[in-house]
Amino acid sequence: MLQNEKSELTKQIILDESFKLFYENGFKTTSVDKIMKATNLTKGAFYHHYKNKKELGLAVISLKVQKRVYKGMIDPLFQSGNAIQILETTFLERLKSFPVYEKQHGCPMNNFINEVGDLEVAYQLVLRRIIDDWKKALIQLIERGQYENTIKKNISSNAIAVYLISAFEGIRGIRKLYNNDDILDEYITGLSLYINQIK
Amino acid sequence: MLQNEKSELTKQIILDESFKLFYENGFKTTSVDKIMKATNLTKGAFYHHYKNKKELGLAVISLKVQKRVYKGMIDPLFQSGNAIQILETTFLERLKSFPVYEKQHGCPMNNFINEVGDLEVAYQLVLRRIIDDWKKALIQLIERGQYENTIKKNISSNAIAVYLISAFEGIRGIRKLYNNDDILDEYITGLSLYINQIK
DNA sequence: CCAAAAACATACCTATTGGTATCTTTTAAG
DNA sequence: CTTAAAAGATACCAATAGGTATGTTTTTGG
Repeated sequence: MLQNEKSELTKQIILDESFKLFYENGFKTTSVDKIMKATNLTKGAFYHHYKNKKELGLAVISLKVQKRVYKGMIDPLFQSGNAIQILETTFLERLKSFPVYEKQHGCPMNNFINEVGDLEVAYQLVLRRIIDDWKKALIQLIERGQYENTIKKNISSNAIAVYLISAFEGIRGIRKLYNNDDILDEYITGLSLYINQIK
Repeated sequence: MLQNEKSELTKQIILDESFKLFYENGFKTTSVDKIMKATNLTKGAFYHHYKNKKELGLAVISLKVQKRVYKGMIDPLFQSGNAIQILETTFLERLKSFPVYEKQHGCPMNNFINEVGDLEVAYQLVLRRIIDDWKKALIQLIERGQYENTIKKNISSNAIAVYLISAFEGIRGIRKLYNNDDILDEYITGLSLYINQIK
């Protein structure tokens, strides 16, 4: 196997396994040993590719977590079609379609935010970027809706964007505490109401 | 000093110091050693009063965290007066009045939810109780508003309650990532809008 | 084919972890 | 005043933490 291919591959394996373990058990309590046991590689391989655990954490956030948010929450906002409809399907359908595993463990980004968001500037920076991108995309969609007269014009696109994101991240945390979807259904009703009122 | 007074006092000291350290550095990464160093007591004292770290965690949540949420977010909902006004002051004013320290470290309850909410049933139980109490109080207030014709009657009090809580907890996490209150101000605008629309 | 570098493995280090065993001191009760 | 129990201190334990030093294997370029 080519050297740079091989290198890229093991880095990816470490990233994948790290993401999974961080997601299930948290960043700080997942040791490098556990990760490398999961990859069937050794510590030597890890410290050859990553400077330390912090660098791995940053890589997982900016490579794995960010991609996830883009794929699930940001990219869909750039579709053509009715802006309100896009908001609804993105925020409602996505939530409904989560497998139990993801309902149980919440949002990977939100988990990181709450675990290391007040720990070091480096983590803040890379997490903030995801939120800012998400916010920007939402604002753009909302303003398109306002331009096309499907969303009220006298309201702040910025405020709606932030409020939508907050509620989404909030409920993904709260859902962890329950064994059923009742609280999700209530959130969805609340969100529908909200979206209806900005029409 | 009386024995039961003394016992109660040291338990309280341990609880206070634990809450502070859990809040600042997280539950899982705060060791019993660190806590007892902060109290100027020793490990012997700790394990005399608490069975293990898990028991301490549960005690901190149900004694310290719960009280905080009650004082700041639940009790104020039972005031007399215009229901809308109470919602606004509780959700808006409180957020504005947080010291930097609390903006930086987020909501103690939300931190616990995201750190141990998917770890063990015992934690879920005690955290769920706080959320359920909060929800109940909100529903009661909203329905009073509906009865008094200050809040629209055709909307689900349940859904509004859950949506309000979600957004509040969500923004308290997200705020950690920033060094200023811009994102909080945007949330506040979004919330004002929301509250205005259920009138 | 050969030497250097990259990729990975093994063995080890010190510090910290949750927890226990055992000792001393303080308080309570007769 | 004595004794038992509660409160607290000290010393220890095995397991795990992040990280390093150094070894072996694989790939690369000449």
